[in-house]
Amino acid sequence: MMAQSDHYELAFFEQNGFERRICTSCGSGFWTLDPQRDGCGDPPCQEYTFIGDPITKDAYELGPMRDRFLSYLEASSHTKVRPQPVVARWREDIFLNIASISNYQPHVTSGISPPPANPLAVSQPCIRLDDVDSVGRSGRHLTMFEMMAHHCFNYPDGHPFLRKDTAGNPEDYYFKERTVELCQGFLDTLNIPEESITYKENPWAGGGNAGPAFEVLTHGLEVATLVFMQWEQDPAGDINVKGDTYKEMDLTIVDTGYGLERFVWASQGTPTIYESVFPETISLLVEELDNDPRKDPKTSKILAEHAKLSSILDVDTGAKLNNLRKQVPDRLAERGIDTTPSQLAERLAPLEAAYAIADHSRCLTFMLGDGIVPSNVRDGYLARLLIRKSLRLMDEAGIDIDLYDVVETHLEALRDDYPHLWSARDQAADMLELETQRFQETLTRGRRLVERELEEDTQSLNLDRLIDLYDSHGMPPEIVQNIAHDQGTTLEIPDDFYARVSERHDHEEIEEDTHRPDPPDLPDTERMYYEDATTKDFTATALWSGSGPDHDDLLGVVLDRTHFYPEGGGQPPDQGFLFVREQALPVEDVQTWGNLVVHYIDSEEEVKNGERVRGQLDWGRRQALTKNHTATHLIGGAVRSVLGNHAWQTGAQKGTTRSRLDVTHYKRIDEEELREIETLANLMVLEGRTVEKTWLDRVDAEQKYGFRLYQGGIPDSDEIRIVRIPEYDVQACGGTHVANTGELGLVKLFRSERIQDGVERVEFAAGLAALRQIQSREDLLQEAAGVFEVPLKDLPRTARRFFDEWKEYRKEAQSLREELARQKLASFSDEAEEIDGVSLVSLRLDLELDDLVSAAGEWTGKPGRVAVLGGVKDGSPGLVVAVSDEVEGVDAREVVNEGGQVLGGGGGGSPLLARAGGPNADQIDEAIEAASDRVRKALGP
RNA sequence: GGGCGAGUAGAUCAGCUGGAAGAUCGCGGCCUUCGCAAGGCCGAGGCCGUGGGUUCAAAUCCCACCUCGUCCA
Repeated sequence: MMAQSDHYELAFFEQNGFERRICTSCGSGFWTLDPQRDGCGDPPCQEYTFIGDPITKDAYELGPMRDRFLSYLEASSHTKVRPQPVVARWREDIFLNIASISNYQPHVTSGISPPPANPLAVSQPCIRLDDVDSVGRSGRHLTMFEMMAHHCFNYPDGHPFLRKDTAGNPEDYYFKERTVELCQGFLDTLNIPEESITYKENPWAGGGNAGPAFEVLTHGLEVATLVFMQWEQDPAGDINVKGDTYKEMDLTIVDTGYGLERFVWASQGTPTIYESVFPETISLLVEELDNDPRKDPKTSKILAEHAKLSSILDVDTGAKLNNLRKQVPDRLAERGIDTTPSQLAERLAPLEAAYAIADHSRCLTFMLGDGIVPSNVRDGYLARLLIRKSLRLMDEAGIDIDLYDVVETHLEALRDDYPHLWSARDQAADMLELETQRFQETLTRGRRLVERELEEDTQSLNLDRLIDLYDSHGMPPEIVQNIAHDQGTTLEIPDDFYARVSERHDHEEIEEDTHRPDPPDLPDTERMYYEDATTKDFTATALWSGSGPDHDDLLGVVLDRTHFYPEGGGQPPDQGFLFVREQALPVEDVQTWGNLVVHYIDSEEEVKNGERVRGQLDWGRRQALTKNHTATHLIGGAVRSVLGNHAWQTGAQKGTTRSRLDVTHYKRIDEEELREIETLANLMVLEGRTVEKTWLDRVDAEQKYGFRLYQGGIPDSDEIRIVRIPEYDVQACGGTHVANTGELGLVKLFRSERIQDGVERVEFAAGLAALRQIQSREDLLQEAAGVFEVPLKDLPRTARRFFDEWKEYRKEAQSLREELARQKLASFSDEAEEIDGVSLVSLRLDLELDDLVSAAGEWTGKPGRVAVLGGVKDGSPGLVVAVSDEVEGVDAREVVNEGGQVLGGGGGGSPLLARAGGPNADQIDEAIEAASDRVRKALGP
C-alpha cells in the first residue's frame, strides 16, 4: 500500500489553514479547516446533512450550474470544449463514455495526439450501468450523468507537441496545487461553507495509470474527485498502488470530475437526486402512479429519513435493501412515525420505480440520440436492457403511458443544451415503439411457453429451467413466478439468480489476439498512391527481405516507397509484379507491418538490400477496387440520408466484383428504401462530384466534421486523411478513391440482409462489375423465361400458374395412385391365403412405396388380415408389411426385416406397419416370399 | 464477439430415441335452433425455412446457408 502521504502535503493546504487529520471511523487521511472534525465526511462515516437544508443559498438547475462551472474555469485560463457523444466510438475497449477523461484516451493520454485545448474545461455526459440496480432505491445513483471537469496535460520539455505548438501554453500548465485551488475556488463561488469541506486522500488506479487523488466532500456528499495521473503500470516499477507496481510518467495529467447532478441536488436539498435533476419527468410519472405516495403527508418525512440512511448503506442487492428497510422504521419511530418494514416497502416501491424510470429514460434519450440502435449485441443490448427494465417497472407501478412520452420530457428539458438529441427524436420514437412491441411479443411467447409447461407438469419449472427461460427466451423469473402463482404453483427465485445465469457463461472462450512480431527498424515506407493515384509503374529500392508476419510460404519485401496498396479499411491489397534483375515476381499479397508496407512475392530468389526494383500494378484490379471503395462512400451517404444518422457503418468489404457495407438500423431495409439508396448514389455518379482528399490534424478534423468521420474506424495517428464528397459525405479513410464520382459509371445494389440484430448488410457493385452483375441477372431471367417458353414480362404470372398447377396435379396424382393400389389389391384379394383364420395377401405391385403403404393399410383396416406387398419402382425395391390389430403373434417389423435382409438392406416401423428396402432390386420376389414365409411360420402350428 | 433457442396448415404449437404429417383455434359446408351463443358431423388448407450429405427409408441425424428470438461481454 502507498504510504507516501507527502504526495498530499500541499502548500495550498498549509497557506490556507487546512489540517491533515485521520478519520476516527475509517482511518483515512483527510484535510479540513474545521479543527473539531474527526470524520472524513464520506459515507458511511457521515450521513447526508443537506436533505431539506441546501448547501447553497440559491437553488440551481442543471444549465445554470454547468454554466457557473465552465465560466469559472474559462475565467481561470481554461478553454471550454464541446462534449463528445455518450457512445465511445473512438474506443475499442468500452462501448459507452464513462468519464470526461475517456474522451482523451487512448490517443491523448498516450501522447499520440495533442488535446483539443490545454488546459481545458468540459461538461461531459457519461453513462455507467454498473449500479443500475441501485438506481431509484439509493436516492443518489444515476445511469447517466454529466461529469464536469478540468484537465491539464503537462508535456515535458522538448515534447514534439510543444515544438508544433499544439500542446497549449506551458505557462498555463498546472498540477496538484492549482487543481485544489481551482476546486476550492469553485466551491467558494457557490458559497459552500468552507469548514464543511473535506479533501480525503484516496489514491486512484485504472486503465494502466495511477496517481494520488482527493475525494472532495461536503455535507456527507462526494461532489468531486481530483486525480493526479503521474504513474504508469510497469512490472519493474517501484511505486505500489492497490497491488500493482508503477513507474513515473513523462506526461502527467490532471483528471478531475465534478458531479453536475450532485451539485444541483445539494443546492436544492430534495430527498433524492431525482427530484432535483428531472422534476418534470418525476411529476409526469408520479401523476400516473396508481396511488400517489406523495399525497400522504408523512411520506416526505419518511423519504428524507430513508434518503439519509441510504447514504450510509449500500443497496445494490435485495438483501442490503431489506436491511435498510428494517432500520428506517426505528429512526422514524424516534420522530413519532409508526411504520413497519413491509409498510415502508409498499409505500416506497412505486416511487422508487418512478425514480428509476425517470433515470433510465434520460439515459436512453442520450443513447438513442447519439445513434445507438437497440439490439441483442454490443452497445445495442445495453439500450435494450434499459428499455426492458423501464417497461417492466412501468408495468409494475401501473404507469400506463408510452415510454417515448417519458423520454420526451427529457428531450424538452435538454433541447437547448443538446440540440442533436432533439433532432433525432423521430427515430428515437420509432425505436422505442418497436422495442416496446418486441418486448411484449417476447413476453407473450414466454407466457404461452410457461403456461404450457405448467399444464403438463406443475413441477417442471425447476431452477435450471427457470434459468433456461431467462437465458434463451428472455423471461424474467419474476414474471414466470407471477404466471406460476396464477396457476396455483409457487416458485422460489434464489437471491443469486442472476449470478447463476452468468455462471453458465463462465466457460465461454475468449479469443486471444495473436501477437505480431515487431517490424525491423527501418524508415516508414513512403506510400505514393496517396499523392498519385494514376501511376501503375514505379521503381524503388529494396530495404529488407525475409519472412514476414503474415505468410510462411512467401517472401516479404520492404521497399523505400511503393504504389502497392496494403490491405486495410476493408480494401483488399493490390496485386502485380516486382521486377528484380529482369525477373518478374508475382506479388500475391501486400500488408502493413507497423509503418512499413510488406510485399509478399512467390520467389525462390532473395531480394538483396539496396537492390533496384521495378513495381507494376495489376491495374484492372486496382481500378475495380478503387471504384468499389468510392462507391462504398456513396452508398454510405445515401444510407444515412434515407435511414437516418443512426445508421453507422459497422463494417465494409470491397471486392473487384462485389462489395458490401454493414450499417446499424433498427428494422429491415425494405425494397423501396433500397431503391431510394440506389437512386441517390447514382444521382451522385451522374452529377460527377469531385472526391476531395486532404490531410488534417486529428483535433481540427474532429472539430470540423465531428465523429461521423469515423464510420470506417479510428485511425491511430495524429494526422488523418479526409475523403470528402462535398455536401454529401465525409470520412476518415486511407483507401484509394477516384477523382470524380462520374468515373464510377454505375452503382448497383443487389440485396440487403440482416447479418445480426440491428445490423443490415447492403451488397453492391460499381462500374463494369455492376454492369456484369446486371447482365448475369438478366441471363437468369431469360433462362427462366426460356424454360417456360414465354416472354420475360409473362414470367411471374406463368411461374405462379405452373406452381399452382403443379400442386394441384401432385394431389390428383397421389389420390389416383392410391386408388390404383386399392384396385390392384382388390383384384388380387381373392387370392388371399387362409392360415389359421387369418388372410394373408402376398403380392408384387411395382408402385411407389407410399402407395403400397396406403394399399396395405387399407387392406388391414378389417380384422384378421396380413399384407406383404413388394415392388420395384425407379430401380429401387420396397417392401411393406401390414397387420390388423387383432392378429396376434405377427410383428410387422420382424416380418419386414426378413425381406429387408434379402434385399441387402433392412427395415422397420411399428408392429402393425413396417417397411423395408435395399440395393438388390432383382431379389424382390425372393424378399416377398421370405417375408410371407415368416408370416406363415408365425401363424402356423 | 460468444452462448442458448426456434423455423411443420391462415394462427398457436405437438411430432424430432429415423418407419402412413397431427392437435387446437380460425376457415367452408351440412345437422340441431324462430334466431343467437354453443354443440355435432364432414371438408378444404402442408416444397415440415433452403441446399447438400448419411440411410433401404429423413420433418426427425450430420454439414452449410437463410430468417427470427434470447442472454452475456
